[in-house]
Amino acid sequence: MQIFHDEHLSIDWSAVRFDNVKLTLTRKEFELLAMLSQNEGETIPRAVLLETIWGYCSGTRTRTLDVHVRRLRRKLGQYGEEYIQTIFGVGYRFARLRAPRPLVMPSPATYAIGA
Amino acid sequence: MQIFHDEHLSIDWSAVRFDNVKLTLTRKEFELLAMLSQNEGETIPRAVLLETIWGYCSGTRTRTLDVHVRRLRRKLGQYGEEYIQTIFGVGYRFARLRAPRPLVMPSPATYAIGA
DNA sequence: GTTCGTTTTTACAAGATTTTTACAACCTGG
DNA sequence: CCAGGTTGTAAAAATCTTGTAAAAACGAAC
Repeated sequence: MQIFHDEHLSIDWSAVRFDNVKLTLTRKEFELLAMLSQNEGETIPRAVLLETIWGYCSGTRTRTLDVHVRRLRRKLGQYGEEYIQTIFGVGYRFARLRAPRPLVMPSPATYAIGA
Repeated sequence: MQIFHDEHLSIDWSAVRFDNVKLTLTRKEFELLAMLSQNEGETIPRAVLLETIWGYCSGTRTRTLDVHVRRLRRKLGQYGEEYIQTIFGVGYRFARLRAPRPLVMPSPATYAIGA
């Protein structure tokens, strides 16, 4: 059963792969990634993540979520910050990689490079 | 009847061979290897292994499974840990050896190694 | 720019889990 | 019964996961 898939990242209940390389996530890391990616594009408030995954009631003072986001981002490598975005003061959001648009040269070449 | 086969390992009900050398496994070792390899790629929880192979009911405190995994890994030699993987906090998983992908040199060789 | 609150980053420690070693009990065939 | 291999357990060592603390970096508002 698949949770999320795109060109680079594949998230299943059985495994997570980035460019076909399997990532070994811990239980909490996986829960976090699953919850975020299941709500692709939506910002999930910190309090919701902390309550759903950790069972912390709102108001608990902790940096646990942030550290887990960091560990997850690091395992996602180069695109960690693009997949898991910080919404300042609110929470985090999972976003599909922005497909790099091909470079199209205008013609005639009336633009300048470097100067 | 064959249970599992790949480039190095061959598991049949009658014999287990690694690189064409026959391994002598004990009954429990064989049951363990068979059950794991029959579910290649799937993580089998400790409780399931302990119940299926040993008949232990869930909750039994024992290290028996771990020790048998160790003995099995040792007999599988160099690749023991690659064939039988530990899924921390869950159980064990049998995995086919990761085929080393051939090194393809880009052309022309415009990249740098070491500097 | 300053200030205050938030997030990131690093390092550490506690607790849980797994690995490793050694040993004793148990079969089982002869 | 004996010898040899098999199986389970105990305990120490190693490893992994997780949460927290504290400093640094960052963001928004003034």
